Amino acid sequence: MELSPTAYVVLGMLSWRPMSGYDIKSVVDRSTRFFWAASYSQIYGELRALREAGLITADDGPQGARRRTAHRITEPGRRALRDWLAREPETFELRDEGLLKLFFASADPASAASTIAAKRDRHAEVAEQLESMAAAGTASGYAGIVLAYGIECNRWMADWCERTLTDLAELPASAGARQRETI
Amino acid sequence: MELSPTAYVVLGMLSWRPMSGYDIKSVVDRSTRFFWAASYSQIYGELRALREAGLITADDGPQGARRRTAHRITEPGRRALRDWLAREPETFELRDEGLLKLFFASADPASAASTIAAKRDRHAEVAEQLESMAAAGTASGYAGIVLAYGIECNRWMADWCERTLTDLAELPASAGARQRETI
DNA sequence: GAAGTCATGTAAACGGTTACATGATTTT
DNA sequence: AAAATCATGTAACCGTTTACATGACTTC
Repeated sequence: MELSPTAYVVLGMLSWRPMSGYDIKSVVDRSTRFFWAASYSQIYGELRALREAGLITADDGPQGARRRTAHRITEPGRRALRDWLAREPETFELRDEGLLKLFFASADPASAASTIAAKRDRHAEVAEQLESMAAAGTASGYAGIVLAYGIECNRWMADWCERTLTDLAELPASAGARQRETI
Repeated sequence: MELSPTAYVVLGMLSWRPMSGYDIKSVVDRSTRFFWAASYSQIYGELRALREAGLITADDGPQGARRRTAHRITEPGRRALRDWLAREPETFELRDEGLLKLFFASADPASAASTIAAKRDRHAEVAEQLESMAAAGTASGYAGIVLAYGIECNRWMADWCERTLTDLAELPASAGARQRETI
């Protein structure tokens, strides 16, 4: 019964408090999204799998009001979560189309600067978004530490772009960039 | 005829020189892998799609020796590559299981330090790997700039882990980490 | 002669996204 | 009355990985 990291996103949030699938999605979109996204289909799918594995229970709420299933973590669920936390993290994956375009920029050197600038703006925007979350003060404890990572990392990336942009402008028609690519 | 970024990995490499699918895979594994991975199945699939779209041609080499198809970019292929380079990068995706574990560490605070240490070691290892590539001097031009990004970024991440590890050790049984998580 | 590398592909499975479908409650 | 939000799911599709299959040439 191997669980995917996405299952642990769901299980981890239920370790805080009972939630509906909708709740989980909205919390994901304001937190783990930046380093581990999850869609409704995934969340509802994982909820079913976790229920079938006995790691969570589902109580359907009062049928008079809005239909709502409150999911609760079980003791075996907490154990599974702690076991996962104690194992070494495996997955680290990045898909950065901006770096890809910069990597191949020798096919159109004029595009390099705008690619870097777009990447810079994107990271700066994310950093601002995360900063306003930090200012709101909702993320505490470890979530707050990870939020700080997100802010600093995006700032670093935006800074790198800024630095590289000036470096590129200073060596005009760039010596390095004119070379043939050979790997 | 929308192409995926992975198709442009193939097209981009063929803009340097003619290559076999095997060649492309080995270059990917020593370069774009760190920000855009691709498997054999994907590469051979994209080669077929690009050939059918007329963006590359395939000449089967001498049949006496080892079977080998040399793929060459066509003029429409170069145009498609330049058009893609000129558009804003879209995809930026991260899947970091280490951050996920840190995020949920309140369910097992004892695991936090080893999670961070594992993440630090992983990034330091990648940085060293990339540094030895840089020392070998194969990556020039824009590929070299992206390589520098990889080195600096992984160094930054490893440093953040190191800093956070000492921060966590200094406030013993961490004030922040003991709080209930609320997002 | 065995192991390694060069070389090309297919099939099945998996993880994830997007679109679709539905309907109640709440806010404007 | 309309729009937004809460709420739960399914189906189709897409991108990617892993396993499998095959074979020739090269190096030890």
